[in-house]
Amino acid sequence: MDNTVLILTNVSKLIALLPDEEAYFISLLQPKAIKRKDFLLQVGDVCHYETFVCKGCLRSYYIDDEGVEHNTLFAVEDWWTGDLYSLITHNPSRYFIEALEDTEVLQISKSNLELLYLNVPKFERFFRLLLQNAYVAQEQRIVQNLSSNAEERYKAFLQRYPQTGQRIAQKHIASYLGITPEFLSMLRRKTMER
Amino acid sequence: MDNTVLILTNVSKLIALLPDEEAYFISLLQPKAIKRKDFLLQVGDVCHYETFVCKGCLRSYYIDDEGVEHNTLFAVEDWWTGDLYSLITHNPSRYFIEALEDTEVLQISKSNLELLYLNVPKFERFFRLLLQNAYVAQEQRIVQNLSSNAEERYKAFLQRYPQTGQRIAQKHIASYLGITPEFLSMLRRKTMER
DNA sequence: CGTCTATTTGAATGTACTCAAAAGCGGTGG
DNA sequence: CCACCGCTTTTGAGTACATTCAAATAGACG
Repeated sequence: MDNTVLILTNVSKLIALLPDEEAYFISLLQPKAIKRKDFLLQVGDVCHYETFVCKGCLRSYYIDDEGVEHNTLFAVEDWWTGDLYSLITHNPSRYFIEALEDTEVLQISKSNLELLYLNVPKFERFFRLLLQNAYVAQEQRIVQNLSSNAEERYKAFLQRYPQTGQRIAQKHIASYLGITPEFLSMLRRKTMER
Repeated sequence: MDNTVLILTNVSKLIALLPDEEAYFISLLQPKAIKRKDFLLQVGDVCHYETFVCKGCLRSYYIDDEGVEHNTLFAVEDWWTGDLYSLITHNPSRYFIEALEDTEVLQISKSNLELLYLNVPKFERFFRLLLQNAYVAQEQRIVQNLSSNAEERYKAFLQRYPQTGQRIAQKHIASYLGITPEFLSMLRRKTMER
């Protein structure tokens, strides 16, 4: 399936586009391929793009004062990613975005985004909804971290990202959940036994 | 100080308004007073307003499956609050918003917000920035919960909300941090001793 | 002043981490 | 095709962080 079809399908879930609006939107996008273990964004870079994943898998993470990595987000097919804070403020990012698999993305630059807003205002609505959804998802995550222990959070993760759970190394899932890989391994054994 | 001055000062931090735009904005607001222990929003209500706090203090919380309360946000003077998800989707809220002190707010209804967007488009920018800031703050909170223990999170909380820490009961701060009030009490004693 | 709620204190327990080592697994080169 | 290398996962022992439960103390408010 063509990558432009993927992104148009994604957009059409939130707004309806006319054929020429679709064509214009597509004309503003840049495709990019990222090899496994390569970076889409590194700490200190300014993020210039909103990124849509057509194929593959990206992880966003940061490194804390003690040098430990913490995954904040996984983006597989049909997900948007990037560093919104850096994109908006032009401040350097505090995140890395790394490809866990060979990955294909479509990107729209900040300047093209402004053009798009100007010429197809309903995209304002689209990206506002995208942000609202991201906000609500984050809220959910905070809420869950407050009320669940590691085992419950892992189960919830698997339920929410069923197929994804198989593609991502356990140590990365552990990092996302805020636990050590050793402890996650033990939890898995315990749930197997039941 | 007049409450309308407070909200205009708040808005002017992100967008510049002409006098008649200010007047129009003010005309769309509804003042409301909430007594200590009363609710601005309850679980099951649909949230119809964006709310700006002029005076007092509100806490947002939800109750988990085991009946335990978890604070998600405190809003004091010069803060916006509400349940964005419920406001946007018209779904019933899963949160309570309770006054911890006698509180005065200014509210704008969803329909007046649409009017405002239509007549003073720069408010689209204002509320988008508000959402972006809230998103980034949440991101920060997730990141910190992943990389810090309870003691570090408490210190960070005090640094970030210096005066606020004095106004809010410890059990509420503990709930916000995701720890028990007993444990927070012990942490405080330990830090005092140093 | 009395009552109600919040905070403190302590002991016992559970949850999760650290460190070290072994086992498993995938890729690469001979 | 197999042997080896590097990385991930598993296992276990010892420890640290945080909770539960119960009771005492302190504070706030009518």
